[in-house]
Amino acid sequence: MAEQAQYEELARQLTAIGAVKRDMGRILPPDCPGGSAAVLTLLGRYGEMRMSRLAELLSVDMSVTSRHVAHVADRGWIERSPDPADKRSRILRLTAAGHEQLDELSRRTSRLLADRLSDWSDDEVGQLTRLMTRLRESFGDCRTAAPHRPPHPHSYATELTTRTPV
Amino acid sequence: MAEQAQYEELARQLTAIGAVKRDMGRILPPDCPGGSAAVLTLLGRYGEMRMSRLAELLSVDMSVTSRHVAHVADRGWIERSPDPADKRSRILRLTAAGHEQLDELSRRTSRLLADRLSDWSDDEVGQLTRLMTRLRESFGDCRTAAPHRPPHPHSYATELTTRTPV
DNA sequence: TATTGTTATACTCTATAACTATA
DNA sequence: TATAGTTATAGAGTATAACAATA
Repeated sequence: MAEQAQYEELARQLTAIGAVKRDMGRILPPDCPGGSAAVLTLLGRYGEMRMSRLAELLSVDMSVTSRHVAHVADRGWIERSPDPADKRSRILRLTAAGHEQLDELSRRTSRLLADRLSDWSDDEVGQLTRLMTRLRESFGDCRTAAPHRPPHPHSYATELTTRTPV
Repeated sequence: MAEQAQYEELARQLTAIGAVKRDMGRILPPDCPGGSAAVLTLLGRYGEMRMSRLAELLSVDMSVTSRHVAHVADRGWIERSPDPADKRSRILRLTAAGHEQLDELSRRTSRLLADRLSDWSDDEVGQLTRLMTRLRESFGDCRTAAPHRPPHPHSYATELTTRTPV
């Protein structure tokens, strides 16, 4: 449990980190803005999935997800096949072109980070990544979940595998 | 120096942290969006300054700064007095109402963070804040500065006091 | 001429609400 | 009735470019 001044400082740094994110955004290919890149990254990491699952991983409303997905589908980077188990749903999957685009994204972001963090040790990068991951977990899925009381201890534990590894 | 996979993971977490920022944004007062809050916070922390300095601290273009400043000025939270040293400039300063608004912002963000990070130790919060601050520094002022070569070693060191403590 | 700041325009991201198709 | 997904609309943030006033 920390003091108020510490929280204010953390809040300030959370705001300031926006500059880093904007800098990362500037190196993206012209027709692949941040939203598209996030879709490709998550599909590359977790494999095929439905819209609802992707929206959960992105932590945005499904309407937003729908737009991003339409964008990458228009460019042939993913395919949307019908879900045999539920005709309302569609299965999203990277195409070969999508994998190539994702490789290009990885190269660009890794190159930028390697340049900017050239004086960071392997361990420091790992520490920051770990703490940011934990921060994300501590905030949980704040869009849909009740402010602070999980439905049941059981389903909560079950959901964790679904909602933590973003 | 870290490996590519580590950079990709860090990039992923930088993207994911957006959910935390959006969550913080949701608790702001209706007429005080994030941009306004950032202006008030920086004026509260560093005292009166000119537009150009504020734009630098915000790490955004001055045109963006101008809009945010106009918003908070319209609400009486800051005053813009002419700069006697340069008639093109204006000095920005928090008003009493601005200080009150800033206090309200601090209360809200601290309350949210205290709730979400209730199981974090004081030290862990400090570690994350420190690493995020350093990350911000490592990216430097990427908008205006040359990609990787500071003008002169001398002026670089001088500027650090101005541009680091964001 | 160069710089400070403002305004107009355009683009990205997000959320809410209305709508459809299916469960 | 409820859920999966789409689309329309609106609001916030940002960057570029054109502009005015001053250095």
